[in-house]
Amino acid sequence: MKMSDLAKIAGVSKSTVSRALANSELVTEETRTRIKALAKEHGYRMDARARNFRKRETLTIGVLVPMPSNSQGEPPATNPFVLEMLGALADELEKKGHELLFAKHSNRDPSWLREFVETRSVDGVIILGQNIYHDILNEIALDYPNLVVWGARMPEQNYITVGSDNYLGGKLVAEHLLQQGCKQLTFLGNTTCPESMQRFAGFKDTVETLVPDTELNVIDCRENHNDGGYRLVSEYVQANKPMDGLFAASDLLANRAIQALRSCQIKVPSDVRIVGYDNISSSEFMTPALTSINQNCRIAAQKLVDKVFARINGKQAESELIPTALIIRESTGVN
Amino acid sequence: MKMSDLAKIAGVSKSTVSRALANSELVTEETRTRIKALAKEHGYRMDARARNFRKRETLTIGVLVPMPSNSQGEPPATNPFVLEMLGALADELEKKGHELLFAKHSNRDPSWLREFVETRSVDGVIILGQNIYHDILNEIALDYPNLVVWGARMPEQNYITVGSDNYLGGKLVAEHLLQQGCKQLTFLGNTTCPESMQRFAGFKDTVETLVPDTELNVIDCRENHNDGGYRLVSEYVQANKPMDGLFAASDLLANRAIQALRSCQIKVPSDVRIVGYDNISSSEFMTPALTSINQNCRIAAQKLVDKVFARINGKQAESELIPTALIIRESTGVN
DNA sequence: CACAACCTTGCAACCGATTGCATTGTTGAA
DNA sequence: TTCAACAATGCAATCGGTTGCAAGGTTGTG
Repeated sequence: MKMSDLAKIAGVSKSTVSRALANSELVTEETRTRIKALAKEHGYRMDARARNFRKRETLTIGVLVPMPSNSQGEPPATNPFVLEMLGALADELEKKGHELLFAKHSNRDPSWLREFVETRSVDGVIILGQNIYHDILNEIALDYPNLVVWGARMPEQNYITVGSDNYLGGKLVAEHLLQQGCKQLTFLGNTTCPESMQRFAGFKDTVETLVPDTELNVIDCRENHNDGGYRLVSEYVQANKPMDGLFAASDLLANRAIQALRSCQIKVPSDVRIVGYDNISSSEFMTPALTSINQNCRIAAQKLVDKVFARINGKQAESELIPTALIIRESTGVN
Repeated sequence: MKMSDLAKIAGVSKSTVSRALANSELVTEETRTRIKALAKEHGYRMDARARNFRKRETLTIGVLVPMPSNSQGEPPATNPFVLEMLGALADELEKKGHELLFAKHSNRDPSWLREFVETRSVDGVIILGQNIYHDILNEIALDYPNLVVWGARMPEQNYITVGSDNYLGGKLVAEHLLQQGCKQLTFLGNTTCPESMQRFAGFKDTVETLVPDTELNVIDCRENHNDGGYRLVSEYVQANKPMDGLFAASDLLANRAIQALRSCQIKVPSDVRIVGYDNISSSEFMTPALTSINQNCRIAAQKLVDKVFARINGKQAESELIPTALIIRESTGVN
């Protein structure tokens, strides 16, 4: 059944039906309700494709998610934070009457984005995890405005970002670990990822300022490690590198680190104090419960969605930081 | 730039351009390559909305994912298996040139599906987790054929499913735990979920057949528990209920159970042997590494996608089981 | 050479909504 | 009573591709 059929039933033109269903003031309140009732009664559903075509929109936002596959194409150790964010984004977009088109980067050529926006398959794009894509994003943003990225603000960037204050996060972690008496600190994270590096910078600067003679090492864990750093951490401690405090750039990494340490008979928090980042919902239930930097998904999703809609409507929008706070739990041995 | 512009540049009609870009045999090899070259040169991209409209398709498959929110709308304890599957589905769909429209159930009215397929926003739908939706799905499937569900085959169902052999899985777990000498078995799972119940049925039947006097209890963990059963398991052991073997209906539950037991000073596997289900990628790296039933996401995604395309093309398709095998690791204390 | 058969291309209708403008009907003021 | 102003509705063009059918051009055969 199409609109003209419904128009026939209602005894009006399809223009009127179109306006009635769109709640236009041009058509009488009475006619409007009558037509809506008829539409419901006869189970009329508007053809979304026709409307999208004519109105030159898709009511869809593309969300690009980092999911590196290893060489065998096996499922990766994906950050649960991504899934939580995805859920939050779906909720926010639904409120705005938009759908969420899911795409993973990894097997997609980076030109995916260009292809995608130029075929007008989506009205805007949200990217989770800028990672190593900063340069490509920066270039694409030059001629595609409806782009918002979850991640770190970078110097001279052409796109807008929403993210926690990574530098502050690193600072908070450093202060806390030092306060707990740690002397030999280690950072576990991906050194090619801007977010991760800003966290490290805040961590390092703070440590060097407060307790200059503190030992500070790095375990560089690139994304392609399917085990989330398990092996790297094991190797690190088996090499007898000293460590009494560990800052992991994500809760996923922190969790794997705890498992690796435990398998080496090292106790958390008594031997090594650990802090994660993301405050994923399961961090509260880990053993020991994980101290972490909170990044509120719901707030983040709201801001990401608001900004992408601002851009779609031709309005200005600025990069923004979301609240960033340390959540102290058992893994750093307080009380 | 639209197709007619490109046609003008090429000095042909837009019909020819359309055919050339669609690789139609009706147009000379030579003209085809020439037009494609021109298209690339001038950066022409076809308007996806126009094509979708005219061809009456969307090149998009809706994927409905279970993500229960608790009453405060906080992010749920989502099964990592879902995310792995989502990634695998994205890969499979990309191979077929389709996009993946993501939707979560929870805040969506169950009529979402109906709304969705009737507005022709997607060409087909894949549902992950049939859970408590069996009846609704069964009704919708009556007049919407392009529907495939990941889950358990049910008596008199109108939709097709792809899933592991849950009964067999439960049986394998029972055999293994009994073989390891367990006498007091517990099942941890959601008793309203068909998959879960089939796993339990296989487990129970096998236990009762092989060692009739084995004690067998159930911890009923509905989805709305945000902690994945952590509290329930803690309470269970604190009530001094005896247990030396636990079958958790998912790896997520198993992981939380291990954490809960550890916090009660109960050792895995020496005090309690544990088996999970799903064989998520992280189960290998848990401490102890988790014995689990393998469900291969890639194979599952392939079958789900194949079947939904079969339905779209009006072909027949049958429900199917994917290979189901026990992966033995440390959590059941072998060697 | 004439004509059939075929290959390549173009014409124009069509998909199902939306929307600018014209038209009809109604109200109120002069 | 007449006509302007306005409210409600209809007409028809339009969005940008796809495709059935017609038309033009070429080749081959009798």
